[in-house]
Amino acid sequence: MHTRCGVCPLRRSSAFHPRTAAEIGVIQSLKWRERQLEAGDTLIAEGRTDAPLHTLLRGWAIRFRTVRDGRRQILNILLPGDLIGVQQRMGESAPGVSALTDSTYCVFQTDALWELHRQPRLGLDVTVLMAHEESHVDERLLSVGRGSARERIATLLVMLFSRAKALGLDDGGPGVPFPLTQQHIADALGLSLVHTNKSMRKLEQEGHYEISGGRLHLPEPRRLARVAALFEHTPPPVRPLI
Amino acid sequence: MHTRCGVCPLRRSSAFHPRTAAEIGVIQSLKWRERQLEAGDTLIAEGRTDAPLHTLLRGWAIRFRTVRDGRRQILNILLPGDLIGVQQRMGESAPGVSALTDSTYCVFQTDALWELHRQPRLGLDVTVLMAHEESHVDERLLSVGRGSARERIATLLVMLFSRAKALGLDDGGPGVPFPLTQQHIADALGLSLVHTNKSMRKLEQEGHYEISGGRLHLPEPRRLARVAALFEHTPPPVRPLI
DNA sequence: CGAAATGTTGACTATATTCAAGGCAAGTGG
DNA sequence: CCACTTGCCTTGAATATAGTCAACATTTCG
Repeated sequence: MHTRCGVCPLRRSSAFHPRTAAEIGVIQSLKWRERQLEAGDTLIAEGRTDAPLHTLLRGWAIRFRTVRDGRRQILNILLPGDLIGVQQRMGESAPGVSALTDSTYCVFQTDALWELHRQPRLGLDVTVLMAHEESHVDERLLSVGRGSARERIATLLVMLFSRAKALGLDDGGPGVPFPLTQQHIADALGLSLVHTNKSMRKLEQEGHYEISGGRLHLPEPRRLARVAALFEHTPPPVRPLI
Repeated sequence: MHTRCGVCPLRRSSAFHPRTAAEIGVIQSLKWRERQLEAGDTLIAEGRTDAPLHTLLRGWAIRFRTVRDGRRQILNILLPGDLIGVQQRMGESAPGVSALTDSTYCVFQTDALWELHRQPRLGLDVTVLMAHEESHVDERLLSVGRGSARERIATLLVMLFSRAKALGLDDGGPGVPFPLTQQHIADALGLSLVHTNKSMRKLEQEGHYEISGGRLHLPEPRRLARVAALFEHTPPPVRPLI
C-alpha cells in the first residue's frame, strides 16, 4: 500500500470535510490496497456485481453502460474523491468503470460497505456521496433529455470546469486538465460524434471555450453558463471523503 | 398518525426484505405523521433543500426538474416503498416531487436520516435504496441518451409494468394500474408530446401493449422487451423498506 | 350538458444522424 | 530521418428522426 490515509493528499483540499483522527483510522483499516491504471483500462467490467468499493485518488474515470450493438452512454465522469462501486454491490444492472487518464484508486476490503455503516458518521457520509452522485446523474439526464446539442455541451463543459477547479486540479495554470475526446463527450451527451464536433466548433468559434494541450479554458464561465441555460450554477458543495 | 409500521400493508409484500421487530420499532419512532395528496399536488417543491424524508406508501409520484422556460424532465417514477427526499438534504439543485395519483406518504422527523444511520443495518438500507434509485436514473439516462423514441417508450413500459407487478399492484386483474398521461411519458423520455403520441400509436397498433381504463396490459412482455433492446431485463430485486 | 384535459392527425421545419472523405499530430519501425 | 500507421478532429452532402404548429376528436368530470 502506498498512501496512508492520514497523509492522503486529497485531504489537504478544501473540497472535502475535515475528519477526526479516529475516522481516518477506521478508513485506513478498511483500505486493502491501491491500484494503478493506465488511460483506457477497465477498473470494473460492466455487469460485475462483486466489485469492491474504491475511491478515485488521482486522475479521471468514467462510469458507463453499453448496448449490445455498441452504443455507449457515459453516466458520469469521475474525479478525485469520488466513491466508486456502491451500485455494483446492489444487484441490478451494473455499469462499468474505466480510466480516462492514468489514475490511482484506493481499493477497500470486501466488507467495507458494511463496516463503514457501523460508524454512523461514516455511514451517513456514504449516503451523502451517493446523493451527490445521483444529483450528477440527474443533471446529466435533464441535460440530455431536454437540452439542444449546444446546451448539452455548454452544461458539460461548465460543470467539469467547475468541479475540476473546486478540486484544485488547475495547478495555478490557466484552465483545467481536460482528458476527454469528442467521442467521450458525444457518449456522455447522447449525441453522434459528427454532430458533437460541429456544435463544439461553433461554440469555440464564438469564443466560449478553448481546448488545447489537454487543458480546457473558459474565458468567461458565466457566459457559457448562460448558453447552458438548464441549471442554476452553484459551485460544487464541500463533501465527505472516504 | 394512521398506519403503524408494525402493520404496514407494504410489509406484507414479498418485494421487501423482512424486518425484525426492533428495526420496525426504530422506524416507527422516527415516523412523524402521514400525508395525503391528490393527483397533481406537490409533495416537495423544486429547489427545497429542507424537506423531510418520506416513504411513498400508496399511489404513484414523480421526481422531476424543470427549466425556466417550461421544459420539464421527469427523473424517476416513484412507486410504493420508494424512499423520497435524501437528495434534498444534500445541498445541490433539488428536484421536485409531485403526486401522480392520490397518494399517501409516511413523513419522517427532521433528524431521521441521522437517526437511521445510528443503526448500521438501517443506515446500510438507506444506502441500498439510494443505489436502487440511482440505477433507475442510470437506466433512464441510457434510454434517453441512446434510444430511439420507440426504444425509449418500450423500455419505460416494460420497466413500469415489471415494477408494478412485483409490488402486486395488479390486484389479480389483467395488467397493472397506469396513471401516466402521454405528457408525462414525453417528459420522462425527453420527447415531444406529438412524437410520443405517434410512436405510441404505432407500438399499440403492432399489438405491443394496450392501455385502457387507466390500466396497462402487455400481452407478451418479452416481445416488447425485445423492442426496448437497451437493457437486460432482470426482475426488480427485493429491497429494504424504511 | 358544457368545459377542460387528454389524445390524434397531417403538414412543415429543424435538429441530429449517417456516410464518406480527408487533415493533422504523435508515435513506430525500417 | 522518413514513410507509415493510428487516433482524433473536421467538413460536406444526403437522410432520418424528432419537433412545431394547427386543428380536431375523444374522454373525463363538474
